[in-house]
Amino acid sequence: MSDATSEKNTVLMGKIVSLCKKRGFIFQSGEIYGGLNGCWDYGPLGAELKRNLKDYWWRKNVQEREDIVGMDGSILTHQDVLKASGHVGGFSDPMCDCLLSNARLRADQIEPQSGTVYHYTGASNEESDWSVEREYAVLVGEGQDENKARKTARLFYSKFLSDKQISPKKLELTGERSEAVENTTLFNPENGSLLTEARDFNLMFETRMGASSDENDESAVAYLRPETAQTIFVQFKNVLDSNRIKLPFGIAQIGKSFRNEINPRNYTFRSREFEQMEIEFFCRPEDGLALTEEWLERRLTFYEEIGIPREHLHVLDIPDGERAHYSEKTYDIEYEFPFGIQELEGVAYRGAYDLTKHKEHSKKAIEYVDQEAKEKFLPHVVEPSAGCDRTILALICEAYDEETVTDEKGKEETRTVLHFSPRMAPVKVGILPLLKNKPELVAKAREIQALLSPFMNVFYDEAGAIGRRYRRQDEIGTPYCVTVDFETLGESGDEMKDTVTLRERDSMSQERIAIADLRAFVLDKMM
RNA sequence: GCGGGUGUAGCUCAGGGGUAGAGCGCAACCUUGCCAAGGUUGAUGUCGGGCGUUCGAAUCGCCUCACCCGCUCCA
Repeated sequence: MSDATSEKNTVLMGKIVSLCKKRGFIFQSGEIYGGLNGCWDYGPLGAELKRNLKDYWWRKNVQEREDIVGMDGSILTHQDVLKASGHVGGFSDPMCDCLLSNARLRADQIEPQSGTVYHYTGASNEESDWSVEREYAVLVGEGQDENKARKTARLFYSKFLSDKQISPKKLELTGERSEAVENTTLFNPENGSLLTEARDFNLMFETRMGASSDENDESAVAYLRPETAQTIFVQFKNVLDSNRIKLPFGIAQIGKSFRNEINPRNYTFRSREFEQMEIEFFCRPEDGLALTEEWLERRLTFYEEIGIPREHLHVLDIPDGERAHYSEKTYDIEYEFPFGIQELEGVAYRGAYDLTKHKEHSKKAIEYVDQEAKEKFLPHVVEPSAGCDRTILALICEAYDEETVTDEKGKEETRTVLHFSPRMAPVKVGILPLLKNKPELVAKAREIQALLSPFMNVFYDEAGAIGRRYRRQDEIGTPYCVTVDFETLGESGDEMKDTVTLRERDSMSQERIAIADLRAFVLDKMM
């Protein structure tokens, strides 16, 4: 991305964030208390939009398919589940930072070094009557000049100088003492500087269960699930036994997951609490790779159906070495966000890894039994795992548009429109009486509202001029507005009676439609 | 986690140690026959939060929180 494009996209993203707040799509969590990092709340329109997305995903993947069933697992997760999956223990890398350069290093990957350590307690500068007290140390390798330690230490202490004009060379070091050490990993091999203590970066939220749980009672520890997948694997056998289903089949789930991300970024894109839409599709080992391809195509089609065109999506075939160790094939489906191309969904062929691990740790027989072939085995699994909140953000970014429109007087204005597909749009129809001070128009509009509202989310609006009301609906992405006028009431004869103006958002075109046909017309567009 | 930036009305932003501002939006009423029309009236702020300096802080200092940008990280 060029600098100019990058800046334009930053501005665009700012406008999207601003619109989302202004119109009630997304708010920062706990905003009146200063905000909670990495957490977001959906307002009235955001909640409708998200609901539409989840409902459509569920309908397409569960209700309209015989071979996929749904489930809804608990968020609090038994620690043994996550020990088996490898989330506890395996994925918490100890990290430390270089005190001099701030570089971050993996503590377990530092080569042990030997030499002389020079310790200091602080530094001062006589001329400016400045001093700092802080423990610091530098490692000098065998055969290296000891003055290197002093130079490095002065550089370190100079970071605390308020007057940056003072040269590090003019600092007096205090409390120097030295000792010989062997095989230490406490120093940065690059510059000899002391490192911070190693800290674990396990991204799981941990909690304790039970009212009287003892802080030291390890058995009371539970986790907020870091992915929905594990609850599916753990209930695999129960779902199998209660549903008379045969391979290949899937278990689908929509639900919240939690990761204590070090650095949440890009609006709602990387949040600490997020919702996933996931399918674990179980199959015979020999069908896994082909099903991965099939699911990739099916998922790409899904995005097109909700209004994210194929040309704004990228498929990344994760190469050997970058995939999780258990995966033979993984595709990432990415979207061109204004802040860059980022992942929406992963389609991963996970083999029998998860079921194998849970069989080992639980010591339970969770195999699939093929009665006809008289076979007993652990199925392989293909996992299309989509980020719900990320998809919402993609829908909003994709829909956002500023058009220049020219009015009758030739004046140019900007029209802000969200081009949501009727399927996803939070409000399907805006219902507008042409004038609010004519009771007959208002009553008729209210009748239409009552006619449609059991079937879809509609919005009644009588405030302000008709043009303004159209624009308000454009800004929240309402695909259709119907306007009740005097023709509707029969003032221009029976032919026009009980018809309304149907105004389409994207083209701004208008046509006449009978009230009796409205429901079917809109339902057809939004299914 | 590091570095830089920002934070004032619902939104966009101006101001800058001494009574809190504009535009847009919002609400009510009037007007209004289809694309942000006009008029009248009105509501809204702990100037992100805390501590300090000061007779007095939105303004200066320190701390902190959040967001944005660049690194870093992301099973």
